[in-house]
Amino acid sequence: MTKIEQARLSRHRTTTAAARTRSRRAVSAGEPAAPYHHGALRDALLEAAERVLERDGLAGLTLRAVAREAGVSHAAPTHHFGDLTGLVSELAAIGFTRFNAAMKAAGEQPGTPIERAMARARAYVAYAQANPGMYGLMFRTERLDYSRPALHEAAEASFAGLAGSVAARSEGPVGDEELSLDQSAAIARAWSLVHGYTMLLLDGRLADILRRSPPGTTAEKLLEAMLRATVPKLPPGA
Amino acid sequence: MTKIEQARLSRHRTTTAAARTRSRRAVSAGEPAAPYHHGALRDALLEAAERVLERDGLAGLTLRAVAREAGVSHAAPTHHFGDLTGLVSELAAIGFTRFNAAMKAAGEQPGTPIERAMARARAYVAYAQANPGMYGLMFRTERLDYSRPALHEAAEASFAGLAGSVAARSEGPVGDEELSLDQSAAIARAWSLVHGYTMLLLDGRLADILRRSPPGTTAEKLLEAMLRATVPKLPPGA
DNA sequence: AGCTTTATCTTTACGATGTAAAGATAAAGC
DNA sequence: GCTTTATCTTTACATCGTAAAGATAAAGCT
Repeated sequence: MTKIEQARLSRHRTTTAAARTRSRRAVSAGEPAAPYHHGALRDALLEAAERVLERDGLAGLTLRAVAREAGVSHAAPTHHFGDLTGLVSELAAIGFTRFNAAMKAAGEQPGTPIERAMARARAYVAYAQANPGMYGLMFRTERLDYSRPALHEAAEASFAGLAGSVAARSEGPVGDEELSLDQSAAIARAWSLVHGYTMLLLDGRLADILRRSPPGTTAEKLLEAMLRATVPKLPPGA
Repeated sequence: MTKIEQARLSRHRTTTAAARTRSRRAVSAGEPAAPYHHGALRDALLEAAERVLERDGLAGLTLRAVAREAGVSHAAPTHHFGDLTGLVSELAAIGFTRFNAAMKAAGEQPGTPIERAMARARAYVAYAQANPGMYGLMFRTERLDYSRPALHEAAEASFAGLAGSVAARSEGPVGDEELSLDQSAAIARAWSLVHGYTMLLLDGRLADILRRSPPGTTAEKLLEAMLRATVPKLPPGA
């Protein structure tokens, strides 16, 4: 870990450690002492983890940091998640679930299929921009255990939603298992476009392009311009 | 670090440590003792780092592991790279340089502009598949210091090559600074498509699609099918 | 040539991390 | 009311990045 990162993290460490000592030891101060058994530690840890993630980034998301944030001992998470991979995977599952909800809501807006596809794409990028830590956790972490049911199902649903919305406006029947090459290509194209755009945007690699674009060109406008030139390749009936 | 990862790494640790002791202490065995001054440690460390990266993945790429792989003390890299960010950044610069060479070679093949664009896209994905560790280092690591001249220039050249090859077959003049919205969109589309496809492929997220596609559909064929439906949107003169 | 300076590499040390194991505490079950 | 189990803390250890001081050899200088 870099010295800068250590310094950045040490701030919260001391404060939360102090808060924890106070709440546990100084009962005379009138505050209720933190009970030995938290009661809902699992959810509290997940909420703490999300706060740490969006505040300190992926590198700051450590088991001990989460425990500090939640005000419990550093080994407390082990009982609920096994190891760091477990915690990260459960948090990613939450991210996928929320992401799926946002995509579903965007797809249910009224309008032509193309307009709805655009709305979904906008929602995709908007989620990542509003929750960069979560999106990075979901799509750039190698520490995800997809054998965990929660994560497996949430990620599966995410893919199914995407595949369904793309394949629904393609020619031919949409089998539950079999895909034509054109259908596969359409799914891969939609996903690659929006996922690649999102990653490049979050990594700051589109900053150069945006700077050299006409004044007032935002990430959203560039996204729309990019999709406008791609989507019309649909069959006329769509 | 997971127990599995620790076990996976510990193998090499012991062997290289043993080799180092032997080469330094047991002069009587006839082997030349490793000199105190390596002579070309910087390059040796970069080569060692690439071996570690492609063997043990991004998580295994630690300063100490690289030092062990090169047979020197764990603090030796500090003198040449400052910290882990320095080493990682220099290695990423090498990756970008090689990547640029591969893309340039692919773009110089004979054929129509569309054929050359396809060749470049194939080369892009092929590089990532042949060097997944390197590609991950270049595009998914947060530990890159783009203020380092080597990395900055190599990455800049990479982007310039992409932007040039896309903008070259667009209408209107290609200014060195100014881009029309259509030009920006074309660059963003090409990059997002191929980068997104590559990331999804490396993450194994296209496996489902490939499995449900017609028999014999490889990642390369899916890529071509995906691009075929996108590229023809070029002006007729291309 | 011999001495000094500098670059290179090693050793030692420290705080951080993940994780295992054992102890403490309170809730649940009987 | 006692025992069992779940939950949380404490302690411990190996690993990591990094800093600092020591050792060694090359380079430079007089």
